[in-house]
Amino acid sequence: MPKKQILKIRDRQITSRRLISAVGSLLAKKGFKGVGVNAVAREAGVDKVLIYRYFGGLPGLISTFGKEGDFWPSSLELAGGDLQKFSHLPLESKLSELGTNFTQALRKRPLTQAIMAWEMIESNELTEELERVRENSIMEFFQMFFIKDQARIDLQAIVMLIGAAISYLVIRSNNVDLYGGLEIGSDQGWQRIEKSISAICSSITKSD
Amino acid sequence: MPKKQILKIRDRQITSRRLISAVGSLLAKKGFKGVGVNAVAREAGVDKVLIYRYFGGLPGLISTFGKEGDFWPSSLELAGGDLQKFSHLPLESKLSELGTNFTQALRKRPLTQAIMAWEMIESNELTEELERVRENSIMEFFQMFFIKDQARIDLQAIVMLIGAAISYLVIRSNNVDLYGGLEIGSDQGWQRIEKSISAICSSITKSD
DNA sequence: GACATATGTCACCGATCGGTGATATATATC
DNA sequence: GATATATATCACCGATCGGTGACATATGTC
Repeated sequence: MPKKQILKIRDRQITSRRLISAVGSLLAKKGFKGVGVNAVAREAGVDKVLIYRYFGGLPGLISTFGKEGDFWPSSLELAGGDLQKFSHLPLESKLSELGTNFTQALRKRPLTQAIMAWEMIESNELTEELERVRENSIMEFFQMFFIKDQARIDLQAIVMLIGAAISYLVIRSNNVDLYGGLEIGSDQGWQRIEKSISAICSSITKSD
Repeated sequence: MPKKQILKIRDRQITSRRLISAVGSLLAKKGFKGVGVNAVAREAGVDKVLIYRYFGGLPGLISTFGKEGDFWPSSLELAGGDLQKFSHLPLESKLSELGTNFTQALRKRPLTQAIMAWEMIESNELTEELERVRENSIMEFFQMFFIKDQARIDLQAIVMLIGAAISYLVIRSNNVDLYGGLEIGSDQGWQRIEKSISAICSSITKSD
């Protein structure tokens, strides 16, 4: 009896949870590059073979991780907390509110940012599933609140363009503080961005 | 004398070129993940030690690769081929022309797309240098053509927002065909996007 | 208490990674 | 032709990767 490991509780649930949350913390700490079988097991303080036993492999683990997290803002959050109130806003306000809420929702979700960055460079079952969730979510929101606002302008395209711009700048802000002179590393810079988004929403609706 | 390697010409220039272009083809084929010392050397058909000897390491190699390529559209290209003519366009046309030209310039540069995707998830000496080039380039263009158009709107922020949106959608189109209902995988989809960008440029200038 | 099973540890595999020292040979200089 | 040097190859290092089989022990059942 040289050295005996401290006896460990044997609980599949707890161990599974540790593995799942290890994915999250690694993703936040190191980005998708840090998410490997060995690294995850090490982070969880658990043997890597359990990843295969309990989840059938890394994709399975990451998949259940993806299903559990609050990675994407709900319609309620995008609407600013009150669906009724939001739906009665004039089009211009709905648009700029959406822009602001989406920006804030994304900025406070570093994990989501890491996942979105991941999706930029890799396509696999996991990223595809997360994409599907997001695509459905955003389309549902659009259908819910903007479908009867159809005007001469292509509202959908404009909403998605703004969403794309925000996504790009938020993700980018993890690695760089300046983009085209915009200070995406500071709150001031983001205020400037939100202001300009509002300006676009304003003019685009009025010019109609 | 068992098996003798075919005698190879010894020419540092040629070998260096092979290494440099191997970076490009690997980047295009496998994305940034495929760019490693071993893989690059294998692709070039050359021993990896030469990467260290001639470029001081992989970052050095990639750095010279970055300096040689036509990765970023010139001001001329962004202006549509005629600086004089571009500078005399009304603001609205300048903006929407820029949007169109930038979109096309980016769409036909898969390597640039790979690099930009890379920058989303990693920050190192190489990506930072490429960023610097781009930041300078875009700022120079903005200073050159829009600086005296200053109006009540934040022209710079809006230009950069549109640039960010285009960048995001182009990069994204490598892995997915649909974004928020926009068909970023087809030319039709891109026509729709360009049209909406023009609409934004139009309304934003007129509302002034 | 005996036993089966669920749970977890450990040791090892081949492949690949970035990196380096020793060696062979083509080329240029004298 | 002899010599020096630039060019390129090769063999190897330790670390890490994803993955697997053998083993140990805690837990539940009878």
